[in-house]
Amino acid sequence: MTIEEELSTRERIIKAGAQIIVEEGLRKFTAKNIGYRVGITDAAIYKHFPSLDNIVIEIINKYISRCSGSVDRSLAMNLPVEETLRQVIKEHISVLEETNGAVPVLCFEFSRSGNVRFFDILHSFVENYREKLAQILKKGQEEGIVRADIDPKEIAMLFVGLIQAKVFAYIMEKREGPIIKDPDQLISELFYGIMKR
Amino acid sequence: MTIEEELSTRERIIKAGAQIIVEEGLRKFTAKNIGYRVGITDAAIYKHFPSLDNIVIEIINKYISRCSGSVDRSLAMNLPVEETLRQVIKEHISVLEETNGAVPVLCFEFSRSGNVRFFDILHSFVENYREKLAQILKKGQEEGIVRADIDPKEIAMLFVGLIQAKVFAYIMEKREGPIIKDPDQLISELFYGIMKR
DNA sequence: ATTTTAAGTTAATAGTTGCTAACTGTAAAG
DNA sequence: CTTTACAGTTAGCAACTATTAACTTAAAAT
Repeated sequence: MTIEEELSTRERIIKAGAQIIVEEGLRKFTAKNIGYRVGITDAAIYKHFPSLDNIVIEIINKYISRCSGSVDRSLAMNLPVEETLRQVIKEHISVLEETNGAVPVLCFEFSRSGNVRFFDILHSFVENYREKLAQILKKGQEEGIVRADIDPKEIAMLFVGLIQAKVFAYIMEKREGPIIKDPDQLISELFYGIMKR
Repeated sequence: MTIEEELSTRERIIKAGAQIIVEEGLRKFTAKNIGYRVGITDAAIYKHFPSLDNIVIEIINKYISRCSGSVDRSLAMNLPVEETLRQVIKEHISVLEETNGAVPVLCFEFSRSGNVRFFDILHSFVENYREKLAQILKKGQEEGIVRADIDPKEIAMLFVGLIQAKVFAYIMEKREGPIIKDPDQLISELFYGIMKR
């Protein structure tokens, strides 16, 4: 028995839907395509979800909560600023790898889909995530280990964007395996531009 | 007479198509929606293009050549390395503003569209652009003004990604006006992490 | 002055979309 | 042993998709 068979059909629909959006884009996100990946007909999907929009909501919530959880987990460890920052990025990267880069792609797709409901969920997630990162950076500035001449909120957004850029490169290079080959290298590059020295 | 009326229908179709992809995503890229923006019926589009795919090809080529042109123009100026780098980034940003961030969005959309033809054009563009940037960085390393411990190709891709990150932030924040508020600020941030000191 | 061409229209094609209704089999509940 | 709920099926709906054909009209070419 494979892992795939252990998941409920409902969960397999969510997973397949997310995979389609990430790998093929929103245009291919159709009941038929989801059904094909799950191994059921399109009509059977409606036994588990009232509409395709509801699947999207579940996808967004699932992947976003994983991402939010990662930053909260890092903050809860109560480490010194530099270590917290390092931990947050490491956690973020591991969620990114587990989900095959789903979150940035979802953000990008639904920020332009015209669906206000989807946009609002994603927008408040990004804002929240960004704010938490900015707080850590601010604390670092107060402690004098982070450059004073940078805007924490701006750098936080830059970080979010940078991760997205890595996903973009991953897709563009048609790579297999990890999205970020050397997380420690990335962190050191990032720190080089942020930290005082 | 407005500028819009001076453009040929063919050009207005290309422009409208690009706008739809950038603002609303590939899913809304339909003959009817393009026609609506241009002010003609969907059928009339086929008097100018044999298929929607051909419009996509024209869109990609148009926006990409503008982007490629910008780096070539900067290189032709034969400035010292640091100035060339600065000029390339400035040119890139101004193309980005003129086109409302079309190129990164197009790259992202069509890298996952499943259409090999579109992917190949974009892939070779990104590779080419990246290679040219890497060459400048390499020259900078040889002259001893750019950090020796960075990989030029990696940093070149990071730059492409950074621009994409800015477009992402622009969309996510539903901002109006310029995508990059202060290009000089961005350049100095970028140089802080790249240049020797 | 007539013909031809360009660029638009409406109407129709076949295929796809989200979604519903009616049906079927199977497994748990009573 | 029967009933019921679940999770699937097929068939069908209206609305949409890309594209084509037949027609109109106005301007350009002859």
